[in-house]
Amino acid sequence: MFTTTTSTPVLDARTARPSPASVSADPFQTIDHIGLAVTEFRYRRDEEIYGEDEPAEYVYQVRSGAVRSYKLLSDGRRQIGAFHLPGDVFGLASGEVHRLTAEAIADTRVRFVRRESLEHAAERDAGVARSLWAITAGDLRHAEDHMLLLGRKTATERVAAFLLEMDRRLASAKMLALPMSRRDIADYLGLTLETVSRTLSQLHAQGVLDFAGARHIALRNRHSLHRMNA
Amino acid sequence: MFTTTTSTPVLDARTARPSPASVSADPFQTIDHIGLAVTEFRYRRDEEIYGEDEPAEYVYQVRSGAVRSYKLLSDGRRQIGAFHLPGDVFGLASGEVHRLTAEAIADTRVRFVRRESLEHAAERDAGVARSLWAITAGDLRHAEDHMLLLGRKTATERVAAFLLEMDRRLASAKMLALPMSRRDIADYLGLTLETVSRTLSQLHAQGVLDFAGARHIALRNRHSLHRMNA
DNA sequence: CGTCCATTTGAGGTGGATCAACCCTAGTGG
DNA sequence: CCACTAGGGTTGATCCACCTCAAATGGACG
Repeated sequence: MFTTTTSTPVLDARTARPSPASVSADPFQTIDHIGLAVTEFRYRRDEEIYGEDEPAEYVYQVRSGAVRSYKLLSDGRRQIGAFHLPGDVFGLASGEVHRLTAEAIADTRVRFVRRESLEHAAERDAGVARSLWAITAGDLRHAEDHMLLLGRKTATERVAAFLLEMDRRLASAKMLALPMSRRDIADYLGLTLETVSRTLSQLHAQGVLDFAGARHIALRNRHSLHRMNA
Repeated sequence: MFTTTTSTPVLDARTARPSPASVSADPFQTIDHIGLAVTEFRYRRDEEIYGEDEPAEYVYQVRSGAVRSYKLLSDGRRQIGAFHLPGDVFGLASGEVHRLTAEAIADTRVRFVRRESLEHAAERDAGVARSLWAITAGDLRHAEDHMLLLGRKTATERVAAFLLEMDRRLASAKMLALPMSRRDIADYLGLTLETVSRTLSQLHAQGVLDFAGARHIALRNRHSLHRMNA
């Protein structure tokens, strides 16, 4: 309700593009009690939102679509650290630069605020400070779980964990509508896309899930997925 | 259980070097200034400091020795998320419970404060709040780097990364004095202890490092380790 | 100086990667 | 509304980095 319209923010020259920045009626849920300028922006499929080691000027929230955050090795190997789905806040670095690259998986709408204004608000309002900390702590918890998955789980356990995570986070109808490709899933789970595909086929053969096109999956037996997740 | 020596010791600059996870963000330093009760305690080798899912009552700082934080799967597979060395703060959960188990690797002295008092201090002092956030953000950054290692790096790259991390963090003399076993290293790197041992032997054969007993390693060629780390 | 466990080394096995077709389907344009 | 097609997805065959199982070695500590 305190939301104000700012001019289209200056973005990195490579990622900047004309787009109508519409006024949002409701600010980020975590900071909704303070009057910060919140702006909207759209990114097309595969468009970069920010790059690793770029100054962290903005903090984002997904409104629709999906985002992947990843790190690359020099030879192109990629590790996706997290998928950001509608409602998720991302790009909140406590430091000066982003530690991962963020890209739109599909056409995506985001809202964002300047990191600086959030930090100023946190200096004045302990509740805001607590919120920022809680978001980072939530990301850390996810990363800790994911380290266990990447370091110690089998391919089947990883895929089961992925399906359960998406089921929990996308929980729309009975059908999971996955926005990401098999390659994205593989790079999230530390596998190859072939292994992801084979494992999903195997789960289908076991009657654990049904397909309605490769990216629409219905979980038929969550209990056995939980058992598989070790 | 907590028969302790109450004290408000001045942080020793030698033993409390800034941890990579919390550069210039030491709540214990702040606490010394605002006069919170800080207590010391000693744990023996392999003793548990806190368990996964236990209420997070205290926040700790290593004074001497070393600590491992890990998660277990039901069949005993273990993933160590981090090693905590002198100066490091650990056990700082923003939530109500610990997400990992912490154990002393060797005989270890720690200081601790009640999480509650830190959080109360954070409500009054934005600097403390910033410190707590910065520590969690540092842990997150470490976890993000470690996900890349666990998901995408080869055995040689992992071992090289481990050696460089330890070199940076416990660089005392020219010799690394590793407090942890090959099994601990393996569970940190998502490998088996045999693979860690073989890889170290190989690096020794290549003249990259020298041994003075299995746990005392001198890096002879940091440049080639950096190259190996991809 | 002997014992015990951590570590090293060896030999063989395997889960997932790689290389290679082929298939499907969502999106496009007619 | 249908036909076409490119790119995502599936499946098959083979390979290999790392794991597993096994045994020898060594170094820390009494």
